[in-house]
Amino acid sequence: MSQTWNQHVVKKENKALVLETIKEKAPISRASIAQVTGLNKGTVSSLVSELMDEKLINESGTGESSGGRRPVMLLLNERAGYTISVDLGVKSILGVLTDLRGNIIYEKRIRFQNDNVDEVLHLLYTLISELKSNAPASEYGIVGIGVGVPGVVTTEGEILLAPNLGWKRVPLRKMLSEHYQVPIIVENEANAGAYGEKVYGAGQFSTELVYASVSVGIGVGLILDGKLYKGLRGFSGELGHMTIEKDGVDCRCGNKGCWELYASEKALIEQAEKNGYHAASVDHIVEAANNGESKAIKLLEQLGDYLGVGITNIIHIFNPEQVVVGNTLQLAEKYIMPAIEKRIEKNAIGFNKNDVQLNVAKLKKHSTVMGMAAFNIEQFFKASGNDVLVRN
Amino acid sequence: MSQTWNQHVVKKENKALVLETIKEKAPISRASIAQVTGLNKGTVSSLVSELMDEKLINESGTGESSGGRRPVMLLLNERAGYTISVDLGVKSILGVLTDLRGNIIYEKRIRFQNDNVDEVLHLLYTLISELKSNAPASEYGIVGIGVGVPGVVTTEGEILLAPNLGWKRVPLRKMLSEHYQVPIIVENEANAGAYGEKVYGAGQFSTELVYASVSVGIGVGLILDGKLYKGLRGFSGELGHMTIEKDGVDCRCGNKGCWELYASEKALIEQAEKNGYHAASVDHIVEAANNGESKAIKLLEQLGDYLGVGITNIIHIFNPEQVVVGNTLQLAEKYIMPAIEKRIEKNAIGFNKNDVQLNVAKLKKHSTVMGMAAFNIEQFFKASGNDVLVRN
DNA sequence: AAAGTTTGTCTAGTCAATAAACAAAGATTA
DNA sequence: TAATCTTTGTTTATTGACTAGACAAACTTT
Repeated sequence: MSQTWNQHVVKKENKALVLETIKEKAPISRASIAQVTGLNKGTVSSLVSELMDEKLINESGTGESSGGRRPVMLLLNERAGYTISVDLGVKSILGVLTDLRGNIIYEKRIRFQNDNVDEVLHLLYTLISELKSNAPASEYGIVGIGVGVPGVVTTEGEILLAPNLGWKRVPLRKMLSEHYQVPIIVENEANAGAYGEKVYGAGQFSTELVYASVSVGIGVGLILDGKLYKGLRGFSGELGHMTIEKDGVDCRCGNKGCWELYASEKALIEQAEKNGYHAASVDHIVEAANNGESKAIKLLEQLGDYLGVGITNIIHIFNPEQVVVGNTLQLAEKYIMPAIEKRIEKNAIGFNKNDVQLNVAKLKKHSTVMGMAAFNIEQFFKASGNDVLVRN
Repeated sequence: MSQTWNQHVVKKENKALVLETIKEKAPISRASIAQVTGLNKGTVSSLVSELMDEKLINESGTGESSGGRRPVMLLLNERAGYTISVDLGVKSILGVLTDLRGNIIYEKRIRFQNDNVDEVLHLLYTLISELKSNAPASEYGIVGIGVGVPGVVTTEGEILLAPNLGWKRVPLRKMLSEHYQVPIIVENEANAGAYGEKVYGAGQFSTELVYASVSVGIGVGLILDGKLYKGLRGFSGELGHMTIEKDGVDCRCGNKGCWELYASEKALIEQAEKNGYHAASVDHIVEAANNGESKAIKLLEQLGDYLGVGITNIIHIFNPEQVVVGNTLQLAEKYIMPAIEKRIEKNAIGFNKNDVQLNVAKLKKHSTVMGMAAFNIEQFFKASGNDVLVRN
C-alpha cells in the first residue's frame, strides 16, 4: 500500500527540494531557488529560514546584482557533520573522514596479512577511532559510519560470505551498532563503488550505470533508474558468476564457466604462471607490459577480451548509459580498455552499443569509500527531513 | 529536478490511493477505506464522491452490519471504459477487448503467412475495428490501444527491428495515432508479457520478477522494484543475445554463442532435424515425447538444460523473487521445467537460489495481451488523476 | 424499549502554499 | 544628482485540503 499524503509530507518534500537545489547549485539566492523549483518566494524564504536554524545551510554574503537589489547567497553547510567511510578490502582497510559534501578531510590505509575476523575487526575499530578523533567540532558530529565489504551482504547488513577473506556469517552492522551510537551502513563493495561513481565519479550525469569491480573476482553494482538496485534480498550483481562458457570449468561457487574464471586478477595470474611468470602479480605483469614484453601485453589483452565478453552481455541485458570498470585491474587500463572496446565494437548489438559509454572509474581506489560516504550523507539528509537528528 | 509539492498533488495522490484501495479490496465501505489508508473519514467521503461523479466507481447496495449501521459498499466501475490489447506475433495476431479490470469481453485471433508490413498492418486495422465494434456503450469508450510486438521498440513506440517478421523501422505508434484518437502504446512482447504476469498472472505478489519469453528466439522482460525496467532507451532484456559460450557459433546479431542459439524454438528444431526428424515443429516434438519417443524427450530435456544455464545467470544477476517462463515453449513445460530446475539446483549460488521461485506463465498465450491491457488501464487511471479524460 | 455501535456527513479549525503588496537595496537614466 | 526602474526578500491575506470531533441515521444487543 502506498502512503497517505498530507501537508506534512508536502512540507517535508519541498524542504528537501530546496536543500537539494542549494546542494546542486550553490551559491544560489532565495529568488533563484524560487524560480528553479517553481515554489513561491515566500515559501522558499520560510523553508530556508528553517534550514538555517538547523545549521544545514549558511548565508555567504551578497552576490552580484543583476540590475536590482543584490541577492544573499546560500551555501550548504558542509561542515555541519562528518562521515566515516571505509573500504574493507582483501589485504587492506581504507578509511576516510568526509564532510557532508564528500570532501575528504582525513584518510588512512591499514594493511593486513591475517584474514582472521577478530583481528581484522580490531584493526577496523582502531581505524574508526582514529578517523573519529580527527573530526572537527561540528553541529551534528559523526553522522554515520559506512563499511564496504568484498562479499555477499544482506539488506540487514550481515556478511553472509566474503570468499576472499574466508568469512562466513559476520553480522557486521549489528556488531558496529553495539560500538557506536550512530547510523551504520554495511554494503557490498561493488554496490558502493557503483554509487560512488554515480554520485562523485564518472557517472554523475548517468541514471543507468553498471559498475564492474574487477579484482581477485568480479562483482557488479547496478544503478538503475538513478538508484542502486539490490534485488530481493541484496544479492543482485553476482555477474562474476555469470556463465560465459556453458561447459566451462567448475567454479568454487558451484557453477560452471563463470565470467570471473576468465576475466579476473586470479585468472590473469593463473595464465601468467602458465606462461612462465613466477609469483606473478598484477603489478609485475603491468610493469612487464610497460617494458614492452609482448607476452605480458598479450595476457592483458586476452583478459580485456574476456572482460569484453561479459560487458557485451551487460550491454544487452541492461541497455545502460554507461559501463564503468573499476578496482585493482583498473591499473592495467592502458591494455585492457582497448581490448574491451574492440570486443564490444565487434559483438554488441548496434542499438544498445550506440547508447553506451565505456569508462574507467574516475575515483580509482576511492570508488567504494566514496560510495559509502554518499550512502552516509544521503541517509543523514533523509533523517534531517524526518526530524530525527541528534545534535551535539 | 524533482517536482514541486502542493495541496493539488496531495489531493491527486490521495484520490489515486482511494481508487487503488477500491480496486484491490472491492467491495469495501468508506469507513474501511479510511481505516486502511489512514485518511480521515470525511476526506474519504469527499474523494469517493468525486470518483462517483467521474463514474469510475459505483455503490453496490449495503453490506453486512458488524454491530451498527450497515456499510454502503463501493465497487470499481469496470465497465466505464474498454481497452483494445493486441499481441502481434510472428504467425498470428491475437487481439482482446478488455474492461478496466482486465476481464476479456471479446477475443479474436487472425493467422497470417505473409510478413509484409502493409498486409500485416491491414489485418491489424481490421482486427482493431472488429474489437472496437464489440465494445458496449460506456462512459469513456475505448480508453487505449496497446500492441505488443516481437522486436526492438524505442520508448517512442517505433519498431526498430523485428527480426522474425523481417521488419525494420516501422513507426507503429505514430501510424496508429493517425488512425485512432486514443492513447496508443507499443511495447516489446516480452516486456508486455512480464507485466501481464506481474499484474494478472504468476507474479501478482512479486516485485522482482523476470519473464523469459521463449519462442523462435528468447526475449526477457524485467520487473524490478515492481516496475517494468526498460534501460536507457527501451532496449533492455536482450538476454537472448547474452553469450553463454564465449567461443560459440556466430549469431546473426553479430555476437557469438548467444543463449537463444542453444535454448530457443529455432535451436530445438535444428537439433531435431539433425537427429532425423524432418520438417519438425515444437508441436511434433512434444507429441513425439508424449508418445514416449526417448529421442524427442532427450531433445526437450537438453533444451531445458540450456534454458537453465541462462536462467541461472538471471538468478545471479538480479536476485529475483520469481522467474517466469512463457511463450510457445511453455507447451513443452512437462519436459523442460524439470530440466531447468535440475540445472538451477546444481549450479546456482545458494543465497540467490533460495530466494527464487521458478514458474511457467499462468496466463499462457495471454501473457502479452494482458500486459498490454494492464499498460492501457494503468495509463487511463493515471490520466484520470490528471483531469485529462475525454468522456463520450 | 433502551443502550450501545457503526457508518457516513457536516462543521470548525489547522497548516502549508500562493498571490500580491511592500520595503530595502541596488542599477539606470535624464 | 535625483528620479525611476529592477531585483530581492519579507509580510499579509487568501485559498484549499486535511483532521478532529460532533451528529444523525441505521442497525444490533440487552
